[in-house]
Amino acid sequence: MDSQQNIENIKVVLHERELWKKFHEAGTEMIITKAGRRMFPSYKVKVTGMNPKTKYILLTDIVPADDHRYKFCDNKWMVAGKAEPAMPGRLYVHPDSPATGAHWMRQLVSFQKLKLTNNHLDPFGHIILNSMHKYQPRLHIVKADENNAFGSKNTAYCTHVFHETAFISVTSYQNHKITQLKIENNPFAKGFRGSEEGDLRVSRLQGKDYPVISKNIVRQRLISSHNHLTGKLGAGVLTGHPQVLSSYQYETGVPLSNRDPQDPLSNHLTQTRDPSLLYHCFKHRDNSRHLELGCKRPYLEATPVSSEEHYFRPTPSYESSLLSHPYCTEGITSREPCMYSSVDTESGSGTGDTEDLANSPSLNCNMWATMQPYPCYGVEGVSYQPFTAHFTNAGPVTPVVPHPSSSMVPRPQADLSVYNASSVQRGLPIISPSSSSSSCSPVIPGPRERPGHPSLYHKKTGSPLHPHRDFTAYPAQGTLSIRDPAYQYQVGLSSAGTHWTDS
DNA sequence: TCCCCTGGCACATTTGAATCGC
DNA sequence: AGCGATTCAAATGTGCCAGGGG
Repeated sequence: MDSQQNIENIKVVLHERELWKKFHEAGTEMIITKAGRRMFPSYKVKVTGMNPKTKYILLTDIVPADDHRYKFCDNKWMVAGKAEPAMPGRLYVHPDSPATGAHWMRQLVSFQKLKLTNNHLDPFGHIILNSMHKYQPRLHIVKADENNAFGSKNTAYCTHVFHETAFISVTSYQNHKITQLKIENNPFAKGFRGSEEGDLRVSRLQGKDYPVISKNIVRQRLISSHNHLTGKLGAGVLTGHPQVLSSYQYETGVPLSNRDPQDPLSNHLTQTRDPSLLYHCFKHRDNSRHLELGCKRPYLEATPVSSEEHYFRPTPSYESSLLSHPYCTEGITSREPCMYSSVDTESGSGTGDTEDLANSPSLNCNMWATMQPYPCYGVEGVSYQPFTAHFTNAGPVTPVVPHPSSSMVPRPQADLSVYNASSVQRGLPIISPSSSSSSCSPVIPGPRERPGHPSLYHKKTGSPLHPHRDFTAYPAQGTLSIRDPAYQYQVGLSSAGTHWTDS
């Protein structure tokens, strides 16, 4: 009841929306690298309307915006063919999760640590994307259940999609405008500004197709040439940063939209210039299983923050009360972002926008199932990749799970309740309970809770923290393996018909 | 030949340990 | 001894570029 109301009342505003719009209008591009690259602008939101005392889990995922592959021709993005098979979808759980509504509302919620990669075998838990494809980030707000997990029968959640955050993944920037916007706005790229900062812009303003070569560029070229002439230096050690991320893996494979199959990104961007926010809410009613997202681990940068003035440092004692619950950071004082993967046949979402949301008190949060603007995208058969988990200092996670039949049925909607450890273990997709309910009706067809298996993921309550517990990839008896520095789960995520079977 | 992708580079920012002073 | 401020080196995050591969 209150959870429902809370979810309904939650409002999310995209931070630095104007900046996002600038990129959006130029056709946002995000670099993806093997080691993982952050997004810029970073995904930050301001959340309001939460119940201050209720605990929520905030997570994001990035789903295909359509099923096309793009190429940059004639200074614009054009469809270049059909999209490649979707990468294993992964969820990025905000490191502060679960936290009270008061905590989330107190400060900006930042997902700036999220990284994108094109490494299909990425072991760090970064979100895997295909280059030259269009994607749409989404924010999910999930009400944590009594065990600080989600997926139980009363778990409610909603999804927010800001169209201006859509982007095309690239391995190197294609559009000079984007490059310049990045350089001008990203502090880390200051080195490319310099006094000749305006070179490119000036050249563009002067109507030149190609930018004036800046001194920086000349310098780099000289240096580079020199290096090549003097012989390749010894191969530098690639210092990978085993960013400790726990991950659940799921198959996304569902384009957010197919509405503009022939439109280059620019067109889409233009048409979505107005504030548009897809807003979906869903409440699990009869899904009596808990989703234990045991991805917690110390995260020194407890604050999902930047230097924004509205940011507050989290209290050291934050969440101490959760230490004895599943999906909580028992005894953890710092956190690490968590990546979850699962089979996601979803894409269900309604349309709306931030403002609309804010001004639409009547917006029904339980609309996910009925609002499916994004056509389903066949992901059936997409196999899981073995995913080495990285989950440092994660609390003991003992997934007590049912053994659902693992047939995956593409569905145009996400169902956060389908995390299932047993499937993880088997590397099989999970079928979630059919969360097709679009209202608050008390009865929603769904899987029955299996006796003795209240949660998909269940972190032993009150168990001491075992930072370096070692889990194997496919535990024999329903326990997930965690390996230092982090562990990841491969879980199925689907809202398709669930077929839970007792084993 | 073209289109992407990769790895290495320089530069800037961020982080965290060490140091210092009160 | 404890605390806060400062310093500094290492780690990390950027875009650029040449070269390589399909």
